[in-house]
Amino acid sequence: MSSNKSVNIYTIAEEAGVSKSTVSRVLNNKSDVSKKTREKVLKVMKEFNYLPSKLARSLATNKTQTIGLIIPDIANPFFSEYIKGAEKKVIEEDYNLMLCSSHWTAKEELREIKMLREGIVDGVLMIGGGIDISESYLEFLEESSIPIVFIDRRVDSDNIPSVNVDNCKAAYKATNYLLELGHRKIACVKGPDVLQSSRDRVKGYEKALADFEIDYRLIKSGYFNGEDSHQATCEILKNHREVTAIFYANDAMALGGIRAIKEFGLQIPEDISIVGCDDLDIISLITPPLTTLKQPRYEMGYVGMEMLMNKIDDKLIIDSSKDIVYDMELIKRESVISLNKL
Amino acid sequence: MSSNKSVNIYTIAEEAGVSKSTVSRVLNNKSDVSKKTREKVLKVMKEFNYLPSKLARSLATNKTQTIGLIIPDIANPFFSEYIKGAEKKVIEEDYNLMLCSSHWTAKEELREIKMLREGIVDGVLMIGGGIDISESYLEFLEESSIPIVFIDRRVDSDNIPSVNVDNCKAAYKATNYLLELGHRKIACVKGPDVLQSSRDRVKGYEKALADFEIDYRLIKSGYFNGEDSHQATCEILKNHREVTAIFYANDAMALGGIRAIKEFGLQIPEDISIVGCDDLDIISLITPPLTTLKQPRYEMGYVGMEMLMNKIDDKLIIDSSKDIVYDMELIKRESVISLNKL
DNA sequence: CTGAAAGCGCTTACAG
DNA sequence: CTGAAAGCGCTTACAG
Repeated sequence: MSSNKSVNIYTIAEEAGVSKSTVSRVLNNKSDVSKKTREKVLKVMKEFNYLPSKLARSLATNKTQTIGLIIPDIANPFFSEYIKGAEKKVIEEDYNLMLCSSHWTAKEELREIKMLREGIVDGVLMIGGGIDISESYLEFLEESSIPIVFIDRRVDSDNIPSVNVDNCKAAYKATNYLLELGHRKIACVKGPDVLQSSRDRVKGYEKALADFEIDYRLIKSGYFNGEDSHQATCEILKNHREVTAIFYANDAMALGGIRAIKEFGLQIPEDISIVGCDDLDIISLITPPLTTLKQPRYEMGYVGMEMLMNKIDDKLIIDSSKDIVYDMELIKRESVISLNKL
Repeated sequence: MSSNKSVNIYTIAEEAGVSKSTVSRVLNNKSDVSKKTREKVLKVMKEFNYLPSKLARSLATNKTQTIGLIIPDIANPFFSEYIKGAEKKVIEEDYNLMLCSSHWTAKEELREIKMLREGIVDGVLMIGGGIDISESYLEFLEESSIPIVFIDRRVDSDNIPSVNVDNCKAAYKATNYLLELGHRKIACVKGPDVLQSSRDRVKGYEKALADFEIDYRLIKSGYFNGEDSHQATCEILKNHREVTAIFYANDAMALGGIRAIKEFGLQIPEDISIVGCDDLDIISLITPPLTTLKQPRYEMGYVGMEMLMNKIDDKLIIDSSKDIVYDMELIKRESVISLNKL
């Protein structure tokens, strides 16, 4: 059971009394090897506990069989569903995954893309990212000449496909739902304006109100985190008692909002209805379970990875269908009350 | 700005009018290159947007400068702190990280270790794992002749260092805390017996009671998940109304317990005190904030990675201090009430 | 069905 | 300070 580091294809060849070429053939399951030879080689490989060097193979074939996956924060449960979907496809295709966390910074992202470009992956899947893609960034990516696909982030490039969600429609759906239940004074706690997804959600909120011919608007900024949203919510509760419902542009903000609402001694949904966005796991466990919008993250991860692999294999991606856009689904739970019954 | 794939060290050498050796020297920042030559080479590299192939370098140096990190579930927030700690060290040492999720199965683990053994990483850090390590598994690992370090999992091997937590002492601390506050009927909802960490926590619970000369014991199994724990808690609440406090062997179980307690219309901590274990992030956000035990996961990740890198660099790890054991810290929040005041 | 040879893109003594 | 040559461990035409 020797498993010496220096056991290589040559060792096996010598021991089996054949050439390296032949060993390589059985390694790659080529058909043109006599049964006898193949068995002999297999036996020796077993004996030596031999595992071929992926490095050497990759260098020779110019194919690493691994994908780089870059996300802003591996610790954020929001991203895990994407990853699982992507992972599924990776396992199906017998690829390997190299997961990298960019910690939300473009600098880290570039560092990582660069690293990935150093020949150790066949392509990279970028998920989320917090910031829109600048022109110089885009240039860099296009120069990189390595297949890239983006998920949950818009890119204005003909070479870089993306998988996204219709944020405007989603916010529209949420707001419309509140309107149909009789709410008329609906506030919105939005994310940072630098993000298109954030702007789109506000747009959807406004469009729903407009379509319903409601003039009332109240928009506060929560910057996608609980702390700021807590503050924004306090503001609303203090100065705008007319508000009966709040649409939070993501669940993390809704969480901060809930804290504020409880601090004010108010009940959800009796005193105030709220809707979140994202459908984080914890959201269904809190009291009351939060009504929210869900994006098909698992599927998006899977499909994004699929697109990437197609790109790697040079399978044509039809231009018109290059970008995929999913709808978000309204998950009705218990944080919204109907005012119609009153 | 050509960034052709086929730009390699030879291209640069030719273009700069030097040999590959010289290009390699400037690539590796060797001192013995004339300033003029170095600048010329650097200029050409820039021009061609050249990035050396990590594969080729790794093959030549027998060093990949990347670490494999295997965890049961990247989506589980419990593990993210470890990862961040490990990542910190990785960045400090300018290594790369290859993150793999084993989905809690030994089969996947083996698949991944095998993959990592194929020469693409210099060592592997294994975090958690749900199951104790079998003898055959251990044998496999020792044969693998690649540096490995375990975190949060015990291994009986002289070659494989580990970073762990004293689970017995932790449970002792929690139980003792309840005892000092006057609780005498304390139940314990434990994890699966196949896990040593799980057994240790029960041991600590029993030892604290013994030291306090309390005979009352009530142990139910929650198997480390909320569903089972919910059931176990219902059991306790229905048939053992004398219980004033419950120690849950992890936070996920405490969460399930809380649900059960609320369903019974009981108040925490007024009617029943509870203590968890792990200090998950969400635990401080729920009502009431949960008293729990915290393991220094970030630090454990960092230290584990450090040990691994030392092992890779062949820096001797002194045998006696091979395994590191941390204490868990009792985080007092609001889920426990003192009975002494009554 | 099998082997010899060249090549993948680097590094590293060795010689000068 | 620089270059020629061998080597890292594989794969892949090519020839037989």
